[in-house]
Amino acid sequence: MAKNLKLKAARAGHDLSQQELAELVGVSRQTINAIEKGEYNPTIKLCRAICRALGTTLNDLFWEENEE
Amino acid sequence: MAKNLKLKAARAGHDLSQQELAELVGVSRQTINAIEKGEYNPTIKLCRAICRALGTTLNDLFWEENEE
DNA sequence: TATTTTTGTAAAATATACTTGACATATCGG
DNA sequence: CCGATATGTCAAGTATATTTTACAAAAATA
Repeated sequence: MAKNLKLKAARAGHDLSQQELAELVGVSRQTINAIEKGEYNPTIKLCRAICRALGTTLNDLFWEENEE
Repeated sequence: MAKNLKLKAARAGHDLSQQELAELVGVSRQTINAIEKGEYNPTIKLCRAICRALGTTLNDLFWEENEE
């Protein structure tokens, strides 16, 4: 899986650490880290929570036009 | 969780049965059924596969403006 | 009506998302 | 340089997404 650099950028744009974002959305820091590193697929519920915390939508952070 | 009627409508708009959509995206029929019924949260990867099969994007089928 | 297709549902098993705790490294401000 | 904060990673455990098999009922179609 590919790294999620859009998420990393959006988080940085809000001046949030992985830890802080994790607390905002109610998951562990390791989970945020793994998602940014592309190590596993989050559930849609978690994706929505992340998007709300960062003021974005699903298409902004989790949509990829070209994928397998 | 709420039923996903947008998914149900998009699937109907492509004249696909739950079974056919399931085959297109590579999951079981019960998984599609459970998602439409709102019984569990799919992974983002599966959501993307469903969107591609139906010619939509994540925001079309899996974004909700107002949620808890 | 009879037949077929589609949908709903349930229980047991498997795969994997996510947690917890812990440690190492990097970075940045004092 | 030193302490604090941020990130990367690993291993073991828990929660839950997904599969498989199976059966019943609804809906479409002949």
